[in-house]
Amino acid sequence: MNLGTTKAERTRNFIIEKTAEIFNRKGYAGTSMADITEATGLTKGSIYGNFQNKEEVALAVFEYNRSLVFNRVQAELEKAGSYFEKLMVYGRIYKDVIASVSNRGGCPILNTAVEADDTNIPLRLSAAKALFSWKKNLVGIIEKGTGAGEFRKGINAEEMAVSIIALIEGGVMFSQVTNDYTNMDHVLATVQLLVKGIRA
Amino acid sequence: MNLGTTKAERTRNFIIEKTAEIFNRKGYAGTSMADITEATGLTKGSIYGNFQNKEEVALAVFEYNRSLVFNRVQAELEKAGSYFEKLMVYGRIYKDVIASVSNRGGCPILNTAVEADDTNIPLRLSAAKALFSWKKNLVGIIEKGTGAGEFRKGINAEEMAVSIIALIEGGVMFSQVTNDYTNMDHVLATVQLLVKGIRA
DNA sequence: ATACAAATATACCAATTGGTATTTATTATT
DNA sequence: AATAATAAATACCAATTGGTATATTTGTAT
Repeated sequence: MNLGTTKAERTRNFIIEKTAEIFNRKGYAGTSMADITEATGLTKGSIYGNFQNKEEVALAVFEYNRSLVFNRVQAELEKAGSYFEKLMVYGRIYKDVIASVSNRGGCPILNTAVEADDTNIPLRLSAAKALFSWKKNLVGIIEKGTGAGEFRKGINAEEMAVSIIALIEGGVMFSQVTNDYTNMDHVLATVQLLVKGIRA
Repeated sequence: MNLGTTKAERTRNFIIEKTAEIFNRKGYAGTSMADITEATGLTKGSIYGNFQNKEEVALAVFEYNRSLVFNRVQAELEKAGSYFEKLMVYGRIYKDVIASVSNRGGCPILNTAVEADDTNIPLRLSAAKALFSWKKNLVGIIEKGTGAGEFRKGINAEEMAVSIIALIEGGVMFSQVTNDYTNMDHVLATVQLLVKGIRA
């Protein structure tokens, strides 16, 4: 026993970490079992000893990639002193967050959502769940901010939340495919504009 | 000779039309030559007689799918009587436009951009070119509208253009993966808000 | 009708795909 | 140290992948 983790658990995590970037770059259909064995240095026997199939690896990898981004944002959110500041976090730090994932294939939620919405139900549901949770998080901030008198009453929190997410994800797509990150600056400026626009 | 088109040209178009939806749904990596022969009823010999390889089919299909959306938007833009109205077209009719492509796998620009940014240079360039052209179109409308006194001076046209595109594409992604098109309503409301916000 | 070119079908290829049954090696327990 | 259980490697599988060389059909001009 090592640090409370079994060998299998450690190998599982090892596989996830080593293939996280590949899945995010090439997608589910584009990543082969050969890619996985090559990246890990393990054999098929080992991979299939720890995962049922390729899909199960992909699902675990998505969860890992999503948490990488989520944890960074969450750390910044906790530092923010007001609900207004929390919303501004999205318009401020997402450039760095995205920069850190952009050389790993971009935003995992975007990638998975776009690929899986027509081809893979479990992956699609994972991506949808991540977006729901993100939206819920934002709606919560806006509602609490309204309750605290920071934002005007009568704001459509859902509309605001979905628009912030759409701006960020659309901006990531634009920046990644054109390889021009001033596009990310543009959408983040608009996020800030929107957030300032709902202040009481 | 038939209507100025050779048999090869007609077959080429036939292949493009019959496989357009498949490529948009399953992506480049996810679509096989077997998918193409099945959808067209033709054999590999015929496909490879009209296209060099799968990539060339994908490129032609992307151009076809892109033009389907583009033509619809363009028709609406021409009806608009002012530059303000033209910008509002994006916030108004995109719901219908997207609805019409949503049961065909979503927005081809988004799909191609997200898949190809890491895996296929020609496809990536095609998607980037489409986004450039869209942005340029929007910037032109904003600048002309400013010149005509419809919009305030000093507006950052690039920022506005990129944000409108990001909202729409992010909204498509969100709506498609959650299968909830009120999300599209939300982002389009924000597009309208932004456009109204720059009026003189 | 015939000859010719263009277009499509047939039959094949090596390489790769995801996956499995079995053997071997590695741990941990007594 | 011997044993049992776990983990990983080996060797294989049928099916599918993108692609090609060749044969056959189709259309067209004379």
